[in-house]
Amino acid sequence: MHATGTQPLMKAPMKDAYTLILEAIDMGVFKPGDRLVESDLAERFGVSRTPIREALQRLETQSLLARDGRSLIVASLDHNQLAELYVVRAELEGLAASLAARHATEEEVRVLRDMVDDDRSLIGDPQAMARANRRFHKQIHLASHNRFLVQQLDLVHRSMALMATTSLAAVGRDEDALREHDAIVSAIEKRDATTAGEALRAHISKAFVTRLKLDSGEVESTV
Amino acid sequence: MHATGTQPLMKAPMKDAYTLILEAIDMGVFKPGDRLVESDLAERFGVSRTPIREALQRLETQSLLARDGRSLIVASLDHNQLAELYVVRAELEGLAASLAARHATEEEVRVLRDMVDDDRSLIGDPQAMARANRRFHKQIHLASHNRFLVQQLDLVHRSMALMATTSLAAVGRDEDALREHDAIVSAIEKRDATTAGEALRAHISKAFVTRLKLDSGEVESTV
DNA sequence: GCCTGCGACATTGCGTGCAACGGCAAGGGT
DNA sequence: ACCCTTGCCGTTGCACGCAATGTCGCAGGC
Repeated sequence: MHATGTQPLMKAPMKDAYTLILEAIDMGVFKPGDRLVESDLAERFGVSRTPIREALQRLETQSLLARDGRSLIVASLDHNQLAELYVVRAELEGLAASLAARHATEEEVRVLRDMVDDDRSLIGDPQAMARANRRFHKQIHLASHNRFLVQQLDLVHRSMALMATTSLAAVGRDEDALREHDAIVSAIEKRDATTAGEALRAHISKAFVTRLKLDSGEVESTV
Repeated sequence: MHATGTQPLMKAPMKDAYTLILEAIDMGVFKPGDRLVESDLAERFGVSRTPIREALQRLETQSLLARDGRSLIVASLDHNQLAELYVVRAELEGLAASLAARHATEEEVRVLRDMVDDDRSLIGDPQAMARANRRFHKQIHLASHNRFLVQQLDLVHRSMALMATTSLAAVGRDEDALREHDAIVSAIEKRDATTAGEALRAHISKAFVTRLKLDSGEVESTV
């Protein structure tokens, strides 16, 4: 009874359990506080408990999951943790921008510039903007040419996935964000590391302010 | 009682496999490039392959282990990665110092001051200095009162364990380091976040310079 | 009526067996 | 002489079973 054809649904798992669960959290299928039971996940993904266990432990290592007694739940961010996360994020993203200003190749800078230009067409679509926004920041991370920094920022962005909505859903935030992106890229184009770092730090700071307003209900969400 | 009594040797595993392997890497038992074979580790620690597998995957997630074909080896840092790591470390440690200057309690500051005073007696003993140094930095991390930052810095310090020697083994470096520690604590005592951050960044920078000189053979090591 | 102790259940932790994959070496072909 | 093929062996990936443990509910006593 070892046949791999044990999966109830023909949901051929081309990716490993770790990626599947991670994406499920990213996509909001599993929300903060949800309890993740090994056997349930094993059945859902058509594999045995072993790879599920391994995936869960890896996610726990990254603080995406937390222990609640004996079992694992999706981690949630309280207000303080949110603030702490944004502080670290601002610093690391700022560093990435500074390094990108110094080390990015001409081609990488060009890609950033094109992104800002292209993303203008997405104004008004928070989902698409959120995806474009991720690509933009990821590109800056990579342009820093610092693998450790990229890794750390990956961690930070994963933790951010624990927040339900994107701050880009706030009315008017998308246009502001694009202007800020433009300023960041301009600084990088000028190879001005200090300004680039400050611009990105300011960008993150404004995103944080928007998030706080969203959470408090001071501004409306378009979703 | 818990008759786990399957282990051949009465080597009661009080810690889990993850911690054991991590400490082994920390202590230099496993060196960069070493191949880690599940069955070997299982026998060595008196557990089955399952917990070993889980531990290895968690360590791989943290980039302490890397894949070499199908198997796992202890990750090693080339010259570029070393430089990249120090850049990130300087930024994060500097941030920790700034935050500590703002958020540390009086008691935490006092502990830092006492550490600097006490550690003077350890000059000349690189091993003891290295341990004291870790405690000192850890205390600053905690004094930042930012859990994410603590977590990220933990990761950074783990990667640093992949380097064979401590820069404190360089002749004369221990005294310099203590002076720098003193300057950092003084800034924190004055609640001067900017100066504290800069002092810590400078401290890391000097440690990096020392490491580079050590690696190039320009300065002697006492070990 | 509420607290407490006990028992059944759900779930995890770990051990073990088996199949698949990949590397390596030996042998044969060009 | 060199390269390509092929089979063996070491090692990993995964499934499954069993034991241990925490949790919850229920019943009984105070």
